Amino acid sequence: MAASIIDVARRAEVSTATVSRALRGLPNVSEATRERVLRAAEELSYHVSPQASSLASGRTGTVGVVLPFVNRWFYSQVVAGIDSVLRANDLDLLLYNLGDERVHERFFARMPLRRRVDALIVLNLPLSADECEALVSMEVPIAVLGTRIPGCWHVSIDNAEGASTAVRHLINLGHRRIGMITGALGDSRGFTTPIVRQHAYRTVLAQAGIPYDPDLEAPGHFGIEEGASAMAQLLSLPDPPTAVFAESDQMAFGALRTLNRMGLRAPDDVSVVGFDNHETAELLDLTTIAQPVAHQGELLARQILDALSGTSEEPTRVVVPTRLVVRGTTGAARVARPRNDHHSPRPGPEPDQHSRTTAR
Amino acid sequence: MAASIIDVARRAEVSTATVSRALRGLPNVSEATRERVLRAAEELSYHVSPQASSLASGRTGTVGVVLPFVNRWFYSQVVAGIDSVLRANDLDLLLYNLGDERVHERFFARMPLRRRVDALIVLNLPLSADECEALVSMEVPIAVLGTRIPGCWHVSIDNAEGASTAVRHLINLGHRRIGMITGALGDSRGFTTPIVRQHAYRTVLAQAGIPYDPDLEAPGHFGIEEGASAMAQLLSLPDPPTAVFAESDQMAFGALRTLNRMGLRAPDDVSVVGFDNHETAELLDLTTIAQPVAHQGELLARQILDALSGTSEEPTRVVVPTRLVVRGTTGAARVARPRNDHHSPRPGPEPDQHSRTTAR
DNA sequence: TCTTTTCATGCAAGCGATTGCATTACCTCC
DNA sequence: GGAGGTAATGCAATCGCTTGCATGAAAAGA
Repeated sequence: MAASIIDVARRAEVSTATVSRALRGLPNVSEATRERVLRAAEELSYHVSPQASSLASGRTGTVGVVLPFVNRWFYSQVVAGIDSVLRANDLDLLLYNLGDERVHERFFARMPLRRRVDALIVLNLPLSADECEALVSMEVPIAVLGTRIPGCWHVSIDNAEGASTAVRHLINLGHRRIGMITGALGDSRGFTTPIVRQHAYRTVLAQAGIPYDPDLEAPGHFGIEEGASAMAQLLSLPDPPTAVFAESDQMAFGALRTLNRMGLRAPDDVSVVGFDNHETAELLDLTTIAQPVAHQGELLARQILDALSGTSEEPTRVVVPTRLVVRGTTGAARVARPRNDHHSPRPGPEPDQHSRTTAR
Repeated sequence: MAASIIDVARRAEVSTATVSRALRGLPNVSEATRERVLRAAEELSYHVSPQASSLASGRTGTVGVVLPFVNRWFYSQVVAGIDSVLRANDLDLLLYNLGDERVHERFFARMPLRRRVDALIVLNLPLSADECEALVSMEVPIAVLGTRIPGCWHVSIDNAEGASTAVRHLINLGHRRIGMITGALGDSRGFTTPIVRQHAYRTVLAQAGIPYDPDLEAPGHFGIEEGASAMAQLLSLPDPPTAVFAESDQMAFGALRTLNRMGLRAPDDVSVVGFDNHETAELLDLTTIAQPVAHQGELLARQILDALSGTSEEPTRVVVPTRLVVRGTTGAARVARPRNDHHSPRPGPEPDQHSRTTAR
């Protein structure tokens, strides 16, 4: 049986109230007493019961983190960032992975975090208005990454700026026929990121006087495979792009694979730029838009600390900058159409120009 | 103010005891009463206080997961597996990321999970004997991945078999000069995986009658960069290997990059086989030893469920099989030394045969 | 020297559930 | 009709801690 505060009190010959105060470093405890209590606790290897403590104090010492996919690079990086800050402040991290649609619904039906956490961090979740309200009704500080919820703390990158930079980079290299592999999801309820990036892509093209061609936008759903198909689709256009902006590195990876399998090369035949600066991007020498991933997690956690300590009464919103990382997959546009005769095509499905329809 | 059980009891005109029983679906509550209680709870949008509940019952409804790096692919996959099973059984997941050495020490100094979880899942952590004991002294069921702790539940892959298969694969392709990029860590206290794999490598070579050459073992510390250096080191040997077994895909990725930068190709010049079947392995067409990653997480969680429900009184140990996935980076050994004149070397540091010393 | 502060500590009432035991009412079976 | 069961419910102790308020002693001020 673990020792309780009563045992410590008895051993130190003080009341439990004093033990409580001494252990938590509150003032109004004499140095002598405090030491006696600490020693007693040590000797009994006493540790406070978190549940008893929270029941009495109303604080749980726990922060909930809700996200769609722990097992994706981006999210796991953010979680690591959050964890490091919370940990340093003696807060626990309760993880909720909502990847599955059923799990998502169940979460909002039962709200298992209610009364269980002092604050909430929500990562990039597509949320309906009702769901937002449900979260807000928990009446704890909430910090949100990406999507924005009124009254909540907020961290995000400047998606418009990042996407614009990527596209401008391609334009500056002389490209005029620029495709985009978009991450548009089927159910993009409240999932604004893809929309913003796509808008930026179109705007920058327009500013450069390049006519808009819907065929140059292919959906990739943020996956490697889908990115690969999207690239195949783009390459099978009558007038294929000489450069492609994929709004996630994962999709860019797929795109590169397609290129490779078709015996084409980046940047000689097609320039490719991604988004995220995924750890594999360096490996594949992919030009990309870097965002400070773990750092965003730290910022979120810090916002929560502010909220909890009451330092800042009003929720803040911080936008972190992105950065173009030029690597080997982007290069100057050629005037002539690419010729492949000096490459030996790898075995793999040859694109069938006839069976593919154009986008949309 | 959130409603408490007393409010519900009043509204349903029963005692709090009955409310408690009705809500938890215990027997000995009449159907009529149960419905009345449920309705009252619904109307007050009542939710039990987890801390009050655990204080009274002694159960926390929470499982702690302790691991070294959430942000690495392998661990995040395992966590996702664990999460899915726990979630389905209404258990919460408290995450502890011990990557940092200081965090690790602090964790064991303060044992913040004590009294906070009903069970513990430990992923592949290098633990000292004292640390093991500290965990065991928490007196909750513990399931461990990889390393083995006496008296604990245990899941692991057959590392010896996996490594043997990888090396045998290379031997079957006709290779005789086979290097290994090992993951040996500086402080390999209790971190047995690399040792087992290395042992298997040596054993299989011996069985094939291939003499042991310590120069062919280069340390890669499980990182991409370190894997790249290890490969450079191997290639700069007087008699470089024609095939390399990297005991993690990450290190294999680094190895492939080195190959690439030196203008060499896999498998034409050097065959490479990895371990893990990392998601990027398919992308890079890397031959590897696949292990069911998320599945191991599920198994761990299920063991915990068994332990908690008392289904199985004795801790079980399960070994999950690995599987050789043959892709494009391994091929038959050539008789002649590789010649590189048909490749155009990419810009990058040329290996300096003279400034490199041999291993050790 | 006698108030008035200040400081250290104790008392005891919560916090919101769970649960062993007692109680009541209603059956069932001789 | 009374003994013995059984099912439904209530009582009240308990879990282990926090905290507002009371108390007493020592220090400070008049």
